[in-house]
Amino acid sequence: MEDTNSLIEQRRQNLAGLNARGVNPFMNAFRPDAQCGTVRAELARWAEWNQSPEPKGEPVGLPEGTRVRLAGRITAHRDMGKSQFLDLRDVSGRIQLWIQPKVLGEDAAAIFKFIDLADFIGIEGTLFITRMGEPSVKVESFIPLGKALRPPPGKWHGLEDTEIRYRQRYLDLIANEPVRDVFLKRSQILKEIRGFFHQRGYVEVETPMMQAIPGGAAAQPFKTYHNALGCEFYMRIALELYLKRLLVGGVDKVFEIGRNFRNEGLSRRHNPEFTMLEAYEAYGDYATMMETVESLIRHVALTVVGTLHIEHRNADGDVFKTIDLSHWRRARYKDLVREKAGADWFQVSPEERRRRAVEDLKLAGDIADGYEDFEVTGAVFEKLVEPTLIQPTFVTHLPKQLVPLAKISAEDPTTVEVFECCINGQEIAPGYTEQNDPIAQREALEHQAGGEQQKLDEDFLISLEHGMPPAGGIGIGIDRLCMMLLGQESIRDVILFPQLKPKA
RNA sequence: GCCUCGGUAGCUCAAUGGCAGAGCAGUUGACUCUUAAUCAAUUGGUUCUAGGUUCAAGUCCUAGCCGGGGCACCA
Repeated sequence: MEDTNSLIEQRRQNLAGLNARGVNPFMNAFRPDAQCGTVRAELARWAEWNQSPEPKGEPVGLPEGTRVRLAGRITAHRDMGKSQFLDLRDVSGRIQLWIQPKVLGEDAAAIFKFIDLADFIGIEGTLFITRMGEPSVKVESFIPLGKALRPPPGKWHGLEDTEIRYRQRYLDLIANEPVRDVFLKRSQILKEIRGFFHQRGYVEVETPMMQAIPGGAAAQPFKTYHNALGCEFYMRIALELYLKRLLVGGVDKVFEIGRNFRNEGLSRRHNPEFTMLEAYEAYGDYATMMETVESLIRHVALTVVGTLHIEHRNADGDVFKTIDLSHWRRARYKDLVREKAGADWFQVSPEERRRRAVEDLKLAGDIADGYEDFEVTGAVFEKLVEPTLIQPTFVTHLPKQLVPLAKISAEDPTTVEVFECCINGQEIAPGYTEQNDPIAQREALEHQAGGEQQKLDEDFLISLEHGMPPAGGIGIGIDRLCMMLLGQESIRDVILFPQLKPKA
């Protein structure tokens, strides 16, 4: 890259200064024996014990005088002349370093002049508490580990330029601690989800992302080409059809967490590649899976966020929304629609429903001319009901036309055994009593394909003909779950590298 | 694809159509415990790109690029 400025030039000169003294500022390895944030916390714990009145009991934490060997990035520099303070940071947090040229010795002090803010260094020293009470390390020796040839973003405001934050996420992670926290917590969320399913006896699997026929959802796929096989493949749009093959194969409880790809618009809630969890349990049904979803999300909230009351804050730090995961409402689709569209909504004629939707409910832009009656009601649900379902709600008894691939409810044959779990105004997890009748499944898929036989996944239908156990299944959009649990309003803030248009 | 807002120093932001600025960072100096260190001095610009209007454009107009928000698309 050609772009240079005086700041980059200065850093290159410091690099040259190190090289001229035979110092390689890009080391192969360095073995620290502790972590910055951990050491700081343990030293603070000892200091608190040390200052407490008698009786003190057994010492705790790490005492002053302990030798440590630490590595990290220099994130602050306070120069007092004969005494300098640095902040050294690694993934665990930061700790203050105290540097005195006279302690380092003449040679090391000369080398230290070429160290810049944001460089990685390794140090050895002893722990002590400053007069101001700050847990610190008195540095006795240091070694450059990785020089930064570009200046870091500012420290006051952090990095706010959204484009740089997304394109150069590493800078966002360096500059913005809350962002770092979100992604560390996302990792914990995935860990807890896996633990939850393993603890329940589920088997985790990995199925193909490149598929000859993209099935399991109705979405536009990405297309790719395999040179050696000489044929086109699609990136998967869902996990479903391969996981059901595994139910046929006798894997009774199975789940997968993986990327789906949909060639559609981007928005605050949509990224072209997104992470999906699907789980299937043989001999269960949609009620089984409702319990699973609720238990899973409660478990993850408690272990990762530490509470069932999830606060979402605005830019000023004020709570504007609290999601209460201790109460899970169950509501029928028709009842929710009636709440918004009128108690007699389902008694009036289809023509009257359409008129009310367009004129009274102002959904003209959301209702196409060719919409059937159930789609008109569907628009009411999607536009007027779903966004209001902030608190956890299982929407059940959906009309069978809306979800053609699910099993009919025995209790009400006009509806299907399906739930949509809505939280935070979004559908977070749909769940089904899965179709295991190969004849009904074939009819439904053929109807959906609209006569295009190529799109039928024959192998999947054949697998069902070998016999699939009754099963409950769920899909959970992991990114949206993370948004809800971590108080983020944009999917780009829970995906490390969200999709952006390449810079020319 | 459409509507709308934005793009100025490394970062965060100013600048009625009239000399392109500040804070921080950087550099130099002072200071033996600072932590948004402080104090003094100081460097740093293709104002996203290409055209146009004008005596004069960061500012107005046209087109484009990139981003945010909204819409459309999305079982």
